[in-house]
Amino acid sequence: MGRNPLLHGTLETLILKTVSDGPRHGYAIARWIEQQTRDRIAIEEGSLYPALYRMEKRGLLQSEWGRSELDRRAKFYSLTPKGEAQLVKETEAWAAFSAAVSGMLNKGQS
Amino acid sequence: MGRNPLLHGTLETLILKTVSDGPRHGYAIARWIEQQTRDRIAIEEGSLYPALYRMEKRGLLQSEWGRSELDRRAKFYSLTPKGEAQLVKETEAWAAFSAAVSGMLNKGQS
DNA sequence: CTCAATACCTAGAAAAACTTGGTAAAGGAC
DNA sequence: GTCCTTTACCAAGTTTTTCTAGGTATTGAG
Repeated sequence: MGRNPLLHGTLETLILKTVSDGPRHGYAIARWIEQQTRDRIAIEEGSLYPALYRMEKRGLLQSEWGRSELDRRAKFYSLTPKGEAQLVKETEAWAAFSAAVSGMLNKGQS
Repeated sequence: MGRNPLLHGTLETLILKTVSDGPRHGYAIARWIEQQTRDRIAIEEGSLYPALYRMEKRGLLQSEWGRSELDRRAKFYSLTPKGEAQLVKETEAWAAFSAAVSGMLNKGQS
């Protein structure tokens, strides 16, 4: 499947979170996530663009063509109301899930 | 793919952790994980048994037929040295990953 | 006798991330 | 002037994993 199976299901949440700050184009979303996670999470373009595409199709994101900071053509994504709701939902799901996993894994270590 | 995309990649780690306590049969592994996570993580048999099979094939687990607490035939899995090393590695990977994700998602909420 | 629980297994579907390829334009190095 | 890196996008097909939906068999309760 790929290098980071843990990313499964989390990538979309990270995208939603990034875009919740304001419209951003795909390339900038990837760099932002990598920077925020200090390169502990790498975003491959082959994962990113299909994710953006299906999220827009599902109504979580909307897009608009524009110009990047470096004046290149770029597609800017922003949150729809549905995407905003989804971000809240997925953030809660992540918190519950990660607490459950950490709870198990941290049991009985020095 | 299924109901819980977040489980991707984590199921094997949870199995390793469960079995690190001592040999356990498949059914008991599933119940143990569900109990430990207070049913926040459900283990489907269609996920569990293929996972056990491939983990044994990869040399992370070894198995032996025996009798369960209720005297039914059951296959008991235990950690190999390789599986033990893998558990350490995956636990560290999980800690780094979940910290990175939580760090991003918790930024700027009330 | 029937039903739920225990215990295992498999085939195929579904989903997501990734590999690998490509397009295009800008700017700096040489 | 040509080359290379960076920015920016996209798509086809592969891989991995989880899950759905079936199945077998045994035990004990009612």
